Order: sequence, then structure tokens, then C-alpha cells
Amino acid sequence: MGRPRTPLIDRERITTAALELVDAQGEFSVPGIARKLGVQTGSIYHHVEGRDGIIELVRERVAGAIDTSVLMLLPWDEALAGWARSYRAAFAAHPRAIPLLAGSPVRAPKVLEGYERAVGALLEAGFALRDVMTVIIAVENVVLGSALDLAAPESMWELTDEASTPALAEALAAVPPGQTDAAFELALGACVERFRRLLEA
Amino acid sequence: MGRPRTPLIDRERITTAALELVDAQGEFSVPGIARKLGVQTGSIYHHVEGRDGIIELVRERVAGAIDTSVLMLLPWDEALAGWARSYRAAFAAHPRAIPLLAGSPVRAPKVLEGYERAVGALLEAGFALRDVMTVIIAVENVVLGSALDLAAPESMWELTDEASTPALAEALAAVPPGQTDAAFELALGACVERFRRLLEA
DNA sequence: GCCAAAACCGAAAGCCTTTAGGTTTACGGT
DNA sequence: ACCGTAAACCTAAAGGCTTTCGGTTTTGGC
Repeated sequence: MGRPRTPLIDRERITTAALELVDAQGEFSVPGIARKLGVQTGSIYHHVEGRDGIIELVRERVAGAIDTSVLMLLPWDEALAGWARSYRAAFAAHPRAIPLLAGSPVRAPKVLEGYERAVGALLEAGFALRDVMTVIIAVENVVLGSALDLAAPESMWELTDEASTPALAEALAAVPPGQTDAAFELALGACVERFRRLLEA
Repeated sequence: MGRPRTPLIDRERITTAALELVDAQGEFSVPGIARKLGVQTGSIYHHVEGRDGIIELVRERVAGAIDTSVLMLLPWDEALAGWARSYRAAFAAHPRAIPLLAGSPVRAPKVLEGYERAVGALLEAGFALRDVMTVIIAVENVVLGSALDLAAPESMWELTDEASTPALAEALAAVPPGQTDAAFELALGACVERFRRLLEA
């Protein structure tokens, strides 16, 4: 067949196909992407650095939805909370991708820029330099932990043996909808409040 | 060869081998386990329900190290914090296993018992039934998020381009050792403090 | 107009997961 | 003590996945 007049695939299309597969079935394979794009498996490797390279592309695609602009527009506390919500929402849009991306952190420029702005906002607010990263990572812990919670299937709470955990069964029956969001907001609010106190000291 | 006088392998040994492989190289394979145990690959399947079954065994092994006894010995706030620390320590003992286990939550009896005891402690302390799961999941978010942080390689913070993120570079240079633990304790402390206030209201 | 590089195909090596059938041994009932 | 069933391991093989390599055609710069 030879080289086509117009390229059949590129990194963007590969990324989209991979993410669609992950969203649909929780995983992806290179042959799967090739089938989706109507191309032979080997051709993928002309555009991407192996399977891990595709994971990295997906990572950047997902993280690209994080909105870091709030970090420069609002007071530090609202900025931090807004960033955290956007950070979480980006992963929540692709919950089944989370196990895939859990391996290593995001190092895309877009995300590093988020850290940069968060550091700037906190320093400007008066936080001590040595506390800044601790504060940011604490928030990130809440964000990523909550993202994992989003990735977990609801069926986790289908107790097979209610008799052995009666109090848990009762508490589960009493959970209102939006449980996941509520827990995230509770933890996030707790952190921000604590940071506020740290700043005063 | 036929059936050996004394079994060569069992679920315990398979689990141990899998966890050793994961600790050493971040992943495992069924042939890898078989090599480690001096056995043919197919034999593994007589003891385990496929590769996913092995992952489940590893999940239970890791989660088995969680100490839930503190939940019945201490006041609710110290109990919750102690449980969270033990929960996190269990994963911290095998950081490279975290991506493997991130997919689905732990449903082992041991872990469910932890939830059961946590619910009991919180109810006894006076928390509203509808708040209990939210509080527990908020803590779990912090625990699992921090565990992910433990799994991430230090090299995350080796900035390739310091010029574009000067504030971040400065903040990173100022982080004291024990950063990861400090962020966890900060978030955990923030949550407990918030819960205390929730209880008073 | 030529030539290197680009982009895809076809094929193959090597690994992994899983299943199936064969062989010997242990165990439980009689 | 004997016999049949089940257990535990092996060998073999199917099928999928990752990755590499050489072949073919087309593009684009010199």
C-alpha cells in the first residue's frame, strides 16, 4: 500500500481512541486502537513511543482539562479549592482511566504550571516557603484519593454478609446521594480551614 | 511426575511470590511466580482463580496489615487517626503494589470489619447516622491519596525545566525531609479537627 | 528530477494468560 | 487391605499482546 496521501493516524487520534477504549472497557491495547482506527497494529509505533507512550498521552489529555486560571483570579483559599475541584473533575470525567494513570504522576507542562501558580498564590498569601509544598501535596492527596473513590464501582458497598457488619449496613443505608462529592468537599473544606489557621500562626 | 507427596505450592506461597515480584519490579506475571516457586506455569491455576485472583490475594495480604484494634480502644478522634495511619502504613509497606490495587477497593472481611468498627466508634461518639459514611470516606480519601503519593517516584520533582516554573523550583528546594508524611498528617489532622466541629454542631 | 524521509503494510519473535488432557499420588470408604 | 475418586503437578497448545524489522509507496526539499 505504501505511504498514504494524507496521514491516516496521528498522536491526537491515537490518544482519543485509547481514551475511548479505556472509558468503555477500563483498559486498552495497541491492536484495539489499531482496529478502531482501521490501521495495522505496527503502524501505531511510528507515532508513539510504545504502549507506555500512549499512557503518557492519555495522562496529558486527561490532565489537560484541569483549569489553573482560578489560581490567578481568586483569593488563595478559593483559588486552591477551585483548582482542587477542577483537578478532581478532570479525573472524574474518565474514572476508568484512573487505575491506568495511578502509576506515575503527571509531569505535563500544563500540570506543572498549575503547581507553579499554586505556589505563587500561597507565597503571595503569606505562607512560609517551607510549608507551601506540604499544603499543596495535602490538597493533592485529597484530590487523588477522591478520584480513586470515583473509580471504584458502586458495588463495593453491596455487602454480601450484612449480618457480620450490622452497623456498617445501617450506615450505608443512610447515605444520601452525592456521597462521593460530599466526602470530597468535607475533606477539602477541612484542609482549607486548617491552612487558614496555619497562615494566622 | 504426578502428584507430589507434599504440595509444592499453595495460595500463601503464591501470594508471597507475587508480592515479592511486585515489590522488586512493580509488576508480576504468572510465569514469573511459577519460576520463583520452581513450578510450571499451568500449575498455578490449580490454586488460584486466574491472574485477577492473584491480585485479590495480594490485596488481602496487604490490607491484612491494617490494625483495626485501635478503633475499639481509643476515643473516636484518636481511634480514627490511628486507623488511618495504620491503613496508610499497610500500603506504604508495598508502594509499588498500589497501582496494581488501585483498580478496585478492598472487600476483604478484615477491611470491612475496620469499617464496621469505625461506624460503631463514630455513632457512639454522637455523630449523626447520615454523616458517618461521609466522615469515613473523607478519611479514606486522604489515606488513599497519600498512598498514591508514596507510590510515585521521587523523580517526579526533578524538574527538567526550572526556568519555566521558578516559584515551584524554589518551593521544592525548601521542602524538608519527611514531606510525604507531613502532608498526610496535615490533611488528616485537618479532617479530624473538622469532624470535631461537626460533632459539636 | 532525485533522494531521503515519512507512513503504512505484512510478518514474525517472544512474552503472557488460560485451558485441556495426561500421570502419579493421596485419601476415604468398605 | 483394596479400590475409586479427587488432588496436584506436568506437558502442550491456542490465542492475544507488545514490539521490531524489512518492504512498498508517496511526499517534499534540494
